[in-house]
Amino acid sequence: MALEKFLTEGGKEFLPNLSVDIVIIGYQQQTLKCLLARIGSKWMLPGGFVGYNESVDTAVARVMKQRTGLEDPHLRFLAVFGEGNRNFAMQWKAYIEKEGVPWQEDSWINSRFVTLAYYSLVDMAHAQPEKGAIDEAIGWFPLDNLPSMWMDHAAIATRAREQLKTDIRREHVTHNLLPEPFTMPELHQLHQTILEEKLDRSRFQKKMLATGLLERLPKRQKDSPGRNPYQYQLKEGG
Amino acid sequence: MALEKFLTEGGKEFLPNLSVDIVIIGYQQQTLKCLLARIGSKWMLPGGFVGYNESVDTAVARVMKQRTGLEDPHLRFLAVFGEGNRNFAMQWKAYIEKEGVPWQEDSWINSRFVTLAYYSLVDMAHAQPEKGAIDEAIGWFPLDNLPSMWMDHAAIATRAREQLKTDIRREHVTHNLLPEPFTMPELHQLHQTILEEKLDRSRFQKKMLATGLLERLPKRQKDSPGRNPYQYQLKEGG
DNA sequence: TCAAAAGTGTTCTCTTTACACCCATGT
DNA sequence: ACATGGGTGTAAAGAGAACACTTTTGA
Repeated sequence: MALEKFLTEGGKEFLPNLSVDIVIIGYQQQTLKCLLARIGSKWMLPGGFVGYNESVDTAVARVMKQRTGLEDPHLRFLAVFGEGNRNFAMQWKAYIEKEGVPWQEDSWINSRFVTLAYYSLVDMAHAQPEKGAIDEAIGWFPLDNLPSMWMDHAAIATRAREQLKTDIRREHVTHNLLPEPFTMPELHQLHQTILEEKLDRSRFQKKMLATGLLERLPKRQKDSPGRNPYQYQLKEGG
Repeated sequence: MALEKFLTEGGKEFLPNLSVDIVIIGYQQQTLKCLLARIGSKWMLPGGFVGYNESVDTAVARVMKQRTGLEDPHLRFLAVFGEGNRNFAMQWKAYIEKEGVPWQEDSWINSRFVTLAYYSLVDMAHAQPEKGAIDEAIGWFPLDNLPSMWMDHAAIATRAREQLKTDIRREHVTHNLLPEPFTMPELHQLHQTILEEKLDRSRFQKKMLATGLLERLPKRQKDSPGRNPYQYQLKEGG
């Protein structure tokens, strides 16, 4: 059984006491979404461990590839979660025993873990979520309305939510969240959703165009009333 | 002998494969300084390891206290250095054998380490550098002219130097580098040193006062010709 | 009283803000 | 033609830059 093997052998190929967790953020229907995997009755951030001779960056990219199929995602370091008692043995115990698997007190998973948290912005339309070995389900959840989560993962996700807000004010490039090409109104709505505040339409458009990163494409047809918006895509090398 | 004990037993109480390194930055004679410890012929950043049940933050504060005597320093996370081959066994071997200590291939120190790098701004006048167990010397070096260093520590210090430049533009609070009270010309010179560029005197003063973080004190006497500068200190809660 | 250094003020420019106006399209 | 919604322009307010002017002190 996958869970039992995970408990006994999972720790052999990885650096002990160190994990990586990724807050994978998408956008759909004017809502920020977060990819989570279910184990038992609660959910977890996609994450994993770092091979003995594997770069941390490679490990994070590997997890991204496994869970979303994306090869070259936008990844950003979030924070170290390094509390001395960051140990979730009791949570695991409750779940493992409920699954009917013998609990092994000395399993590598029961020790204290320092986790390196990252966040990633992805185009949900291109992501293909896939469960990990011991996951029972995987899916997208509203980042502002998360389900019950294992460990401190809800706190990590919340931290990513705040960081995204901060980061978007500096680097305007959050375009990964929208499938290209996108329209200016779509981009405008995205920024308003992330920042949770109204942004002046006029000013927003000028600021975006002033970055010089956007390339305007011909208008597209649409069915709703009103003028057709232009489409944009990111310029090469942007 | 301290070194031999360090090689055999140093790894028992700490999380394996994880270290913390701190770029401790001071300021003296219009120059940024960096605190380094010498082992053999090269220098290292102050650093250490994280106890099995010790918070990462606590570990960093502990190293700060040990090396500088400072209780509540300004600490800031810098970056994860997590390359898969971040292993310095060969460097250690050369040094250890030169010291006449038998080299132990399986010593904990010969494995791959992920390091969490921090930087700290300190008032050199209040710091009291103290060697670690296996250090042969400790001292301040110009951050822009570092000596030969072990491992990738020179790269870490350089990274901190860049980060400081970036950070000071956002948060103007670098005052830890100056003993209080300080004068506006001193603060002006400090910022120019950090940013490596001339800053308009007038504008700088106005911007600093506009933050509302500074409290003006009476002028001080001085011996050089010219007007006496006011003294400033940080307001409570600033 | 002059030179040096610190502090303040003035002007110009550029950016940000708020809002009005113009354009395109489906009903 | 008009309601709807995208795109552009403009005037007012604010922040930033450059530099001139004033004040204080030692020699």
